[in-house]
Amino acid sequence: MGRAPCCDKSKVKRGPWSPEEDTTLKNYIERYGTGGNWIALPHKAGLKRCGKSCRLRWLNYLRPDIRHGGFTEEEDNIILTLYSSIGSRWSIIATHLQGRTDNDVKNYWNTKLKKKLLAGKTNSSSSSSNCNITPNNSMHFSSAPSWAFGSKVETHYYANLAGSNTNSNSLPCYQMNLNYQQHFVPQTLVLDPVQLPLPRLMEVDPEKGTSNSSFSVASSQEVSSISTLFSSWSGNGSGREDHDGFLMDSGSGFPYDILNGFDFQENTGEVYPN
DNA sequence: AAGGTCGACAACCGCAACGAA
DNA sequence: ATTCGTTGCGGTTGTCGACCT
Repeated sequence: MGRAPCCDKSKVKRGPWSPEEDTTLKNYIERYGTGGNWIALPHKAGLKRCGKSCRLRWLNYLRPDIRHGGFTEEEDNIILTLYSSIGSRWSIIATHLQGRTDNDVKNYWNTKLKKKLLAGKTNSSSSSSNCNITPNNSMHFSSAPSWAFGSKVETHYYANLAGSNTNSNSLPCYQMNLNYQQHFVPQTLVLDPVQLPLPRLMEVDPEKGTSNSSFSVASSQEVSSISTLFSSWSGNGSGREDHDGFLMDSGSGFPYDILNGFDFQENTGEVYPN
């Protein structure tokens, strides 16, 4: 028994929207609003379309604040930075780009940026990134992945080291993360003191010790894999399995409500549990 | 000129989350 | 606590035009 369809597909028009349909939908919404019910809207507006289709058409194309046309280099950098930190959360990424929709960003990523990224990646596999353990026991690693951002954007990640792994300074960052994640509930922060709201990631261990050392990871590609791990761990607040099948629970929503319980240092970009 | 290929973008699909009943 | 309707989201597909052979 399958899921009930949202509308009778035999009675609704599908495919590209005509200018007349656009005008009808636009006029209706400008006059009456959506009424908080997209399902009922097409009938009221006199459109033979599914409510979901109307919603999508309005949000992605007809809204007056939509910006069409090419993406700027600055927008490229924002998308790349956010993607490296939070993954394919297009709706969140789109909120950082004035007038862009999640669909726009997604399409742009799939058709252009991804290729740009992959092309650049093969040319800079030897670039290195630094990773430091700060006195307050937050692990901080920064990278300037030229294959993604040129030299303009630097991405910072923070993570606390847990238990015995604080002694494993010779290990690459990502291995340390994989080690401690099994008894460690990660928290993720999305904030940047300089270019709000660009992201920074942080993990906090409530039972932290103290450490002060530094080491490096081999390549920006590895840093990228770390950020991918982070984004997969942080998720949406519900339990989920990590790459080793270990059940993780971030215990918080994403991305903003997790700020509760932290002090954010605007001048340094660092975050501490309060 | 015709057919094939590719890229860009619009639109659809299905799932999960959410809120109201 | 459960069910149901609706919305939001991300992945995928479809369509169309540009370019190539």
